[in-house]
Amino acid sequence: MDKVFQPADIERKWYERWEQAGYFAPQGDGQPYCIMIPPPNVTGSLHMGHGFQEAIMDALIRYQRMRGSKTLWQVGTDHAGIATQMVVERQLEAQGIKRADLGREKFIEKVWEWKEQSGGTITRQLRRMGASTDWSRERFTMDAGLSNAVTEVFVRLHEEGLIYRGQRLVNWDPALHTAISDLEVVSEEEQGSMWHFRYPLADASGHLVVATTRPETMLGDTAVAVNPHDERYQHLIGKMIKLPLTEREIPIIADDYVDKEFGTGCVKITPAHDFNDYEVGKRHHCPLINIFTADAIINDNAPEKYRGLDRFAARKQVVADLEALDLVEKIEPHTLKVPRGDRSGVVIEPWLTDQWYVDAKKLAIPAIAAVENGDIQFVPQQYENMYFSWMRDIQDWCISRQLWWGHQIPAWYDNSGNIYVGRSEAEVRAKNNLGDAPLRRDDDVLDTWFSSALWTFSTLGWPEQTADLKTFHPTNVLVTGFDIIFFWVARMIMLTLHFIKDENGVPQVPFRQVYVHGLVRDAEGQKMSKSKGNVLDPIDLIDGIDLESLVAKRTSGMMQPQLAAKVEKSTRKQFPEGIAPYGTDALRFTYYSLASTGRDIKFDIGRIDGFRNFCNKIWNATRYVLSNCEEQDCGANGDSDYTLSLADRWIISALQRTEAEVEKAFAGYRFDFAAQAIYEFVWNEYCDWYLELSKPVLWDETADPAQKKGTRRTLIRVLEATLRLLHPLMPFITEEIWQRVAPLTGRTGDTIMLQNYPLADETRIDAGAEADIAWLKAVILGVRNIRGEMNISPAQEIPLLLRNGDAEDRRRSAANATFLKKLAKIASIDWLEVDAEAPLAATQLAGSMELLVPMAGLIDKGAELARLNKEIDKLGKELEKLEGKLGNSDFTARAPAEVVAKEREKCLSLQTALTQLKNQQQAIAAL
RNA sequence: AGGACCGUAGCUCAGUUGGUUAGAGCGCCACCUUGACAUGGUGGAGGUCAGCGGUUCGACCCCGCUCGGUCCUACCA
Repeated sequence: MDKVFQPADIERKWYERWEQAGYFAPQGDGQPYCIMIPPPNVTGSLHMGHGFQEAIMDALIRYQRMRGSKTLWQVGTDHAGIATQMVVERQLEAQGIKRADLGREKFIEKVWEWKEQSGGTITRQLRRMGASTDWSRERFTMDAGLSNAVTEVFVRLHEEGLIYRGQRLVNWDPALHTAISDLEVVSEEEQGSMWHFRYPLADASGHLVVATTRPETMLGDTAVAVNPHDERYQHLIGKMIKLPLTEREIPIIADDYVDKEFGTGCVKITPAHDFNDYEVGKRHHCPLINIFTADAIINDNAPEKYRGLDRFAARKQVVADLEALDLVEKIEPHTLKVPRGDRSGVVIEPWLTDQWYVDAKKLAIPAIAAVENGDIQFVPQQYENMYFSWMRDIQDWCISRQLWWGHQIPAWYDNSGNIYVGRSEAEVRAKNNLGDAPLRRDDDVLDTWFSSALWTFSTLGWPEQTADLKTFHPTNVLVTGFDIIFFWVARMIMLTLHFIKDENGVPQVPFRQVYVHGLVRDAEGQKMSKSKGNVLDPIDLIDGIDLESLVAKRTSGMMQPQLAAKVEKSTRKQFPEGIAPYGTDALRFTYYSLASTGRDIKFDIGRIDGFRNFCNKIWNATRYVLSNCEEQDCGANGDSDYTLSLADRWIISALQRTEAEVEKAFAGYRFDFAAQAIYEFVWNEYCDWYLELSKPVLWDETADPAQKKGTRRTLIRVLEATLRLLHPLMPFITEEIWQRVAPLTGRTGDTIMLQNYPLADETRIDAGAEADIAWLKAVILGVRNIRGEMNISPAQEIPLLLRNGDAEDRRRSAANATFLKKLAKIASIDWLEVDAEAPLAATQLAGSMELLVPMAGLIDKGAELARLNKEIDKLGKELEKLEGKLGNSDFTARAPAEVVAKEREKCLSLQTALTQLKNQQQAIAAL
């Protein structure tokens, strides 16, 4: 074995073997356990958030698989309608081709080509993460089976009246030419203006002042509203306004929507271009005048002068014209929230169109109940509030998109404008006796999230009642980010409850738990984004990347190329050496250690460094173990001709405790606890102490062969169990090492993946051994402390005197003399009688036993006094606090007896210790 | 406007029903190439747990307020 662990040498090898051997497929007849991967964009690539998410799912899956569950991790990808269509459109535009020139069919062909070409990237990257997904079942949201499920759901919901077509205001993206849902609109505060316009009364008796942030929409105004209780305007209600720049007269109406205190208390009402105005207009039967084309250009409903201007040009023109008419009262700077499309980035326009909707209010009722009654639990639980607040005020879901890439809506129109919904044109014709009358299919496609909402059951073969569906549905846990709780999680819950029933007809939830993880941010807590240039690619952390390549990668293909110089500078500063190859295991372990309670995580490159070192520690511990165990009898044949030493019994006991901790951590999705427990066991117990304790035994020519065998047996077996314990978190290094370690323990099997997971055995917890080792550690630490603080060279062997010990101390010191001598570099150990004259010595306490290292020639009096004073000071303060507490009669009277007793005991031992230290201090000071 | 979360060592974070000498990793200081590992070993320094008030015998933990930060939802034209 190399002296340093080289992850690159082993990872691909093991992954290929696992996949080829079919280890990722469900096996056995254990309890089913299933996780559905949140399908990544088929043409996308892996980012840190994916890496984190996959790492978590893979840990759960490997853990359950090793625990004997019939485990399925369903993998697949999403067609990502808008995102993918945009990418392909941009590529075509670069060649001077427009989507419209190509036509629908040809364009979709191009998208499929792009999917074939780039679709393998993310699945390759998933493999690099070690994800043990069942690739034989890989699905795509637009493959035949899933498309069939989409059609089925649409048709059935339509039959039930839960999908309908309606004309209303939608969020219209004028760049993408499609409606988008509320969730796809992001509103950010931006600097704008508030324009105050004078609207003259039709009878020329005066004017009202309206305030607006969108002057151009005044061309579509159909009323001015005031509050019904506003004294200032009561007399005007019902009168008419002569709308400037148009020839129209519009009424002054009264509506509670208007806030008397805000602005002038008069609101222009533009029902066709504002969601609030739309509602007001509906109440007062105001006409809707749509003044925009699909590109947000003024259309023919507006006065001729403005036609053909885009909305921003129209705004300027309207303001200029009103100014010319002296109708502008004032213009104030104003911050407002501007709605923009999350994909296109352009300002979204409320626009009147025909769209398809899902009646979400009805579907939400059982979906709310399922979380309320605990059928579905969120981890951490506080996300349930977020879920409830959204679901209880849910709006109907606009599911149609004016795109080409996606599931085309299964609806047909005849020439009279009748709508027919069905599984196919043939079905529609037959069912409605349409003969061969001309039918036109709806051009629109469905929101990508519509097919995603069916993911847990469409991937298992629904609408067929498949065996897989019966076995794996409901799935166990959904692992996801909070950012898509509304987009995805809520909709999955609604549609699954509606369509999937168990054999008794009871609605099934899609998953029993939702584990919500935080966002992965950069070391400064900033969101990772291409334009900030702070994106880390998990694959670069695994394989490493040199500085020049990293800079090139971060600055290429930027939406805003002017930022490139800045990105380059910060990259060179942060990674002067590029990024080292850390390997998948170190990256994964870093994720786990940071995955605490669903909070966002700041990913600091320094963290992964430490866990790369951890890999190396395991690697080298293995080298030590193998060098002592290979070609030796380690008890693989099951013979019992060995004896277990104190250290053996102790490390076995400690292993049980670690196993119990890890089990608890997994049950609570506390991957940080699991990682920490194993890390501590491996490094602080197994390596720091047990390996050191094994050396005096294994290197002693004269030692009892049964004892040596016991130690070898324990060394190798504890290591082997630890590898299994660690495997779900670090799959590659554990497999690599296990292959060499397992045979020495007598274990057989082709892979660690399918071995049983180590579970704590209570009967092997050995409190006696633990107490003895704790004593041993305390003594060694005491001596090391003296050595360290007194600056005694580590090479120098020193004598140790013991005083004031009880029978247990004497037994332990006798039994462990070899260990003490070796680990603390002690030349001799002798007991001092209590009344005997002690030589001048540096002192430490181990319980009530005093450790004395004679000072002759070794120790500096001043330094020892300082050390003693420091210790006396510390204990003194603590004692003072304790005595105060015990002197408080309220405490002794009211606190539980056992708490009081514990404090008394503590107080007593502190007093003794303090006395001993003070005596020693006097003795030294007296010299 | 409503709601959620957060504020613990220089940095990043743990701290599970209130009783611990408040912990870890990294960083820092000192010493050490000892036969698994310098991606290492040994020892050490470092915290008024944001602030104030309350409940309690006892508060990092429970309650209230204040300050600071993050996010979500809804938005006033």
